[in-house]
Amino acid sequence: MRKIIDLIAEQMRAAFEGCGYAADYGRVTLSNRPDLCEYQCNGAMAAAKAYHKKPIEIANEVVAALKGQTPCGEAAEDAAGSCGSGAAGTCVNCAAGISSSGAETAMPTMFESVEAVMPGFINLKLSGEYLAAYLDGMRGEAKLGVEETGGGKTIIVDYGGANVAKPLHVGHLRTAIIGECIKRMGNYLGYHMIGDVHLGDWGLQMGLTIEELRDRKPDLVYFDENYTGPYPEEPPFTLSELEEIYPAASARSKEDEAFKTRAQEATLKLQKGYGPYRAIWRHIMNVSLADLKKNYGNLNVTFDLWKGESDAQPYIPGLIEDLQKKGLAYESEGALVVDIAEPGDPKELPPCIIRKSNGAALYGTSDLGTIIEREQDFAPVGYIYITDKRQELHLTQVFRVARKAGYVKPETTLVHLMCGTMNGKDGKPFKTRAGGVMRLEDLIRQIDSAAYGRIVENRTMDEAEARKTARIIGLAALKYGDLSNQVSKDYVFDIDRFTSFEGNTGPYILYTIVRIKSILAKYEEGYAASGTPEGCVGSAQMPEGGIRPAQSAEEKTLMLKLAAYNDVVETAFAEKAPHKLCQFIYELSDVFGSFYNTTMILKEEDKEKKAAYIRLICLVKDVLESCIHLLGFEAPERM
RNA sequence: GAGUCUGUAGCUCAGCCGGAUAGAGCAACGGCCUUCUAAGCCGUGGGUCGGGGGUUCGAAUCCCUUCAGGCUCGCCA
Repeated sequence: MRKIIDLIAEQMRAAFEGCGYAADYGRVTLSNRPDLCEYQCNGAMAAAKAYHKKPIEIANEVVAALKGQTPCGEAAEDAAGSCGSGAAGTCVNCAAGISSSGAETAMPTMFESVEAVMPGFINLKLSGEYLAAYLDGMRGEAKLGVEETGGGKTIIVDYGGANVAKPLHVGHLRTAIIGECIKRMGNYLGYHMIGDVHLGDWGLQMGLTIEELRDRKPDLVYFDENYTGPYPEEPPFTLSELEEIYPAASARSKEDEAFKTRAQEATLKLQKGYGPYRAIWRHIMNVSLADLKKNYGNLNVTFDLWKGESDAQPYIPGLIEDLQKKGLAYESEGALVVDIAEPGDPKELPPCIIRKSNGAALYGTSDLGTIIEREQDFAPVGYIYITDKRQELHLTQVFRVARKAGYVKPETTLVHLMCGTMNGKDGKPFKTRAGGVMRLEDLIRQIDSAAYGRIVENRTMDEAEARKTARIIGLAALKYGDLSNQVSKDYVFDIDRFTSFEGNTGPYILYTIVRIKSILAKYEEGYAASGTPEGCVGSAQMPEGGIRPAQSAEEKTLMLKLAAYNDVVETAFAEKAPHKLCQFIYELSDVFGSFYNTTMILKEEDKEKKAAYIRLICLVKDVLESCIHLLGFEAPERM
């Protein structure tokens, strides 16, 4: 379905053009003065300068043109004089194009009122009939009016970025949650999104882990130079040991130069394929991956590919050779580097190092290898990397080398979505009270238990359902809390706020959905009990008919908000801005709350009217559920 | 030092490709449960949009400048 704002703008553009002004002035926006109007056009003021006229005069002409138009075939010749039938084909009363399904039903008049006010605003109100018809159009579509503009084009989303051998902590939350949402939105809009976790499984952290393991358990066969037999099936460590080893090794490498050097050498040996280290590496992978999958699963975050830096290794020798052959890579201070500076850079950017002086590859090398692999396997039209903003320089380097060397097509888009840092209440990077990083598992447990507490306090629900519901609510709180912030900005991670569940929170959205579900369930029960044949929601027995024009201000506000759905989804994806989706469902829930509070739905005596209400709130529920699905969480039946 | 991002109510944040009276939530205060889930609804108070200049009929929004803070700056990821 076409966006309602576009349909309105089309009328406005035609009116401007018909009056002799450029159509571009007909841009329409949502009103920022809901007390005065629903949509507005400020084009007359912008046009005033270009045409040396008073804004209000232009606005008046345009308004007259809009009003002067009569049903098709009766072009109003006397309408505003300057506005002739040039605007024909865009008759207000036909408003063609409301539905892409092609069903040719007569559309009601678009506007209830159109007026010009000082200094030159054009204020618009939509007719109740038109709005109701638009919403009925939404109800009739699987995606509620959202058009699949992606055309099946492939986009790789690189998010997660977890390192093996390290537990997921709150720092991994953002990229995982945001990436999942971007992927879902893209798929919904008809793109073929491929999510890749892109594990950190090949860098220095592996060497650090190996060397730390050597110091702790020097008797392991992996460290016996003379050992030739097969390596054990059993990993030489447990998960919790592994999780403890890396942080310890990392801290140690910062003070102990000799240790750091050993770790670097071990990394290089691993990369060169040294058997014993490869065996340890495989153990680390197995132990770690199982845990990562479990943890991401708990977050409702899934990946199509569980590739890692190690998968790029086969491409690296060829990559380096190619870069040298193309004359892009050269030796500098013992390392092999590629210049990436371009004219117009405000500052000279450091070259991208693709091979260290000791011969080892770096993460930039791996990322380039990964691009080659992805081009081979998927030839995507675009890439979206979702990482902490501190990786900006790194990805700039990778993107530029990839372009210079022609590893991606010139038209391929390379996007780096930079996430802000999660800070604690003190404004500094988030730490637990003890000063350490908080593990994701612990965080989830805390939030779940807060949700559970809230449930048992207020509702009667059996233990199993309460636990299950608490998980659902907790996840919603966590994800909404993160996604409702702008991606690129740092934000304060406040666990008390996340567990408060009041106001603009995930649980508030779920609560709205649950209340609607409750009404719908009672509506069906009512019919079941009375034995009347009207049947239930969503079934063929639902009384025929559509949504009725709004009877109250609250109802109309609700309907206007619903009509913005397709626009919001499109914008949120185009701008990679999940917070706009959050803002939308918060506002929708809010206006539903007002409607719910002023309108007794099940007590409505007029059956037709009641059925229309049911259709309307059903649409509210469908829109909310689609949105939270895109955000990556679900609603319970009760809460 | 250079680059870059941020600065909006007591707190946490929207709004930022120029428009009407700068919006929410939390916190504070006051109403609303014999009525569809009160995790809710309605209302009150609270702001020199960091400071200063400029462009414009019109600036939180664009430009310049300044202050404060974050992050980054070739062999970590």
